Amino acid sequence: MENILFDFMSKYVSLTEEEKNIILSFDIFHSVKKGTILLKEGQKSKSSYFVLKGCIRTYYVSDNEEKTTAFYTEMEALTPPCVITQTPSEYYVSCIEDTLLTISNSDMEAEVNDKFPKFETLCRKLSEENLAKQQINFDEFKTSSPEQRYLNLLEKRPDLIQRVPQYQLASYLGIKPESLSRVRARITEKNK
Amino acid sequence: MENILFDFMSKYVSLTEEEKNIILSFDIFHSVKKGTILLKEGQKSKSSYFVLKGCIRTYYVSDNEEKTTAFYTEMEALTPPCVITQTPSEYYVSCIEDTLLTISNSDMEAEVNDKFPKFETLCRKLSEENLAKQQINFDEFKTSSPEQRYLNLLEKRPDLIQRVPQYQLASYLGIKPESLSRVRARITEKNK
DNA sequence: TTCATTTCTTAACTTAAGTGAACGAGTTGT
DNA sequence: ACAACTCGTTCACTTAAGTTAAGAAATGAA
Repeated sequence: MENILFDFMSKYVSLTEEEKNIILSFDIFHSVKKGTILLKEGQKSKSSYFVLKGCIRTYYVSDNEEKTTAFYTEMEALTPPCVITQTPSEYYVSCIEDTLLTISNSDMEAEVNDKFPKFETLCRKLSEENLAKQQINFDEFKTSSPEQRYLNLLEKRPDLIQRVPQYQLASYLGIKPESLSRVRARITEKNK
Repeated sequence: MENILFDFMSKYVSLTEEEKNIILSFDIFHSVKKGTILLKEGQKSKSSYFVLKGCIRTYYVSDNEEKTTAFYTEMEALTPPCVITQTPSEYYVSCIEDTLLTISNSDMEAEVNDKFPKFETLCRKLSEENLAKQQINFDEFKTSSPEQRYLNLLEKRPDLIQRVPQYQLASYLGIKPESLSRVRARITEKNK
């Protein structure tokens, strides 16, 4: 379990055994059941998440409707904006599968960053890389139609289509569930 | 001019005169004319931009059409994804006004980050903050209609509507120029 | 297993965005 | 001043997404 994390981290910085032990000295590994809510709207939080196995999603609730905006699966990290801005959360974070993840605290991170520049380098690289990915994602979203977005998802994250309910996928694609049904029908129609 | 930059930086870390001089020892301030292309599709680059005054935009070209995805104005920083991934750029960056900006090189940043942990802290905080902003932006985009997006823009970045051509705004909002015209007509219609 | 609830799909209708074409206003270059 | 462009808007038409409602399929709990 620790190895999944350290293998991932080794892509960014090389860690000594001592440094690994410092990380392990915090109690960051958690196993959470499907349906567990990790963060609620209105709540203040200092927790960041890194998914080792499973899937978590972020969603807003307005007009009695869930609006799912992101999924985080294996090897993906989420620091909710509210942790950065230190304001109450605008959204919910929940597990859509039994999930194994690390939960780290921003105070703890600040402390470790302070003592070990190497961790700060890791954090910087990770967030730079995530920002770059996010920008490209957003650009693709803006410049394509719902149908193209669905086809794009089929190509890039086919697992999501299997493991996530359609109504959550729909808002992730920026459309209503009924429209997603039609998009799917249209596509299978074309393919025969 | 330097002061604009240092005032901005002081929000994240406090700098000594010596550290400021190190920054100034690199030739980072540039004044560029409207229309200048800072980065072309297919080009490799190590440059990040920070806008002191003016406005730059990022856009893709496909099917002989420009697709504008972002604008960066005063106090906003852009590190194109290609700089992070070290691959040829997918898009163009150009100035839509006479612009005063800093251009920094990722090699130079790596060097300074290495010598002065404080700079690395600055970079980390900046990219964490930008990632959080970007996430919220993307979420808002996903969960709203073109009309709501336009109204949202009107509220949050009214200056853009004045300083940017409509056809660029349109793709920024994920629609065609003709649709933006209609959205605007619809809104002024409602307001009387 | 059965019943209740949730999720997905289909259909009919409404609303808005995409498309192609035309027009006028404003700009640029000669 | 004039021609050539660019840009924003409008129009008519097409296509797709939103909405409302109903029913089928899947899921979960008793």
